[in-house]
Amino acid sequence: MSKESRHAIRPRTLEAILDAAIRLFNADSGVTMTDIAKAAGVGRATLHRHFQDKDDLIQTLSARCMEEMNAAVRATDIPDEPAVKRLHAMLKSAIPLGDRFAFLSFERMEGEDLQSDYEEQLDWTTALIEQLKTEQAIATDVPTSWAVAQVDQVIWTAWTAVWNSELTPDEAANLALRTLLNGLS
Amino acid sequence: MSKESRHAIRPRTLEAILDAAIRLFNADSGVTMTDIAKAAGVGRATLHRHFQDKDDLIQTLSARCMEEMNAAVRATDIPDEPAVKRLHAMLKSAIPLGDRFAFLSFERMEGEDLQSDYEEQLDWTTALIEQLKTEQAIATDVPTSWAVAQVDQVIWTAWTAVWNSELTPDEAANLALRTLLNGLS
DNA sequence: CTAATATGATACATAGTTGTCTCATATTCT
DNA sequence: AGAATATGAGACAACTATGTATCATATTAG
Repeated sequence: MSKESRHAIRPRTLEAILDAAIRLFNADSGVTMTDIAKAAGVGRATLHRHFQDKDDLIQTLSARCMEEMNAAVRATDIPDEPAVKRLHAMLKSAIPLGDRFAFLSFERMEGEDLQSDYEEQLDWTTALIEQLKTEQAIATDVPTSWAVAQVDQVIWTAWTAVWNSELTPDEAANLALRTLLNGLS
Repeated sequence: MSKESRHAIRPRTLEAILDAAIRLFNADSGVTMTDIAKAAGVGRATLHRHFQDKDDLIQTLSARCMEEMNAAVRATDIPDEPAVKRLHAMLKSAIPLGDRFAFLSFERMEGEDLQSDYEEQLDWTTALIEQLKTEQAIATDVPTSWAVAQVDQVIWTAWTAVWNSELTPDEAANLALRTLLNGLS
């Protein structure tokens, strides 16, 4: 959003645009600016007023999603709790944000900030896995990278199940926790 | 491939096109016919000679990938073996076909044949899960749809790990099997 | 070798998307 | 109420991807 010097954006306009964009991109990657404008109930010119590029919009959206995920995870980060409890808390708050998660895996990450935010997220999960190992909640001979990948994937699977109305968010989080702890032991 | 009545296609030309298309689509969904032609080392006109549409190309490609996956899975389908062994055999042959698997999840499935091929695949996995339950290899209170989703996801995770040179195909298959059996128990 | 034909290169028309600009209207702020 | 300004609608140009047609060349088959 590099054009905000020329025009302020109204909060509900911004939200409508970003919400619509997330929704559309999650359904189909070949989304046009016109599609987004229509879905947001906003004039097409308004998009170009506030976003220099389509890339600019995507990057803004990526940053937003990444921040929401990071914030949700950080909120569960209570150092004194055992790792299993922290994992469960993380799953419970991350799974409902599956659309944000999905967006981040669909679009390529450009920009230094975004990249470092992603690495922070990765480091956080890696640290959690290692703590789970020291607490003997999971096996030490499982490669950490495998465990981290499993955590990411299970969030995605859980969100999909919730999305398909096969599970409630809590059921999904419980199943995800159980699948991870057993699966990596 | 509805235009083959007018022009025969040379086998190596077809293979070059399909290989390039799979490779490019797996890296980025916004692939143009020009990109595919260049990557295949083939004239752009040749693509339009043999594929009525871009959709036609994608559909042909989807069908090809689906067939390869089905064939690989069917080859492991030895009814007399225990379900655990069949699962392991399936993982070992499916994981190296991760690019085919990826293509199928990226592109929307159109066409009746493709849809029924997909359902056949889904039914196969569902049956395997239920057999694993009767053999008490996994817990019966785990929703079958969750287990099926886990199988699909773990193939993807395993392939990614192999792709990143973090694991060998055999290591990945073993880890995948272990993760599934423990995770769903 | 020779005929048939699949391919490559190029030019071309078409359609869709992007991005800019302008002006009237609606919204917000004082 | 009145001023400032964000928005919507539309016209516009530039660019890109798609798809067609043609002809010379390379490949294959008989």
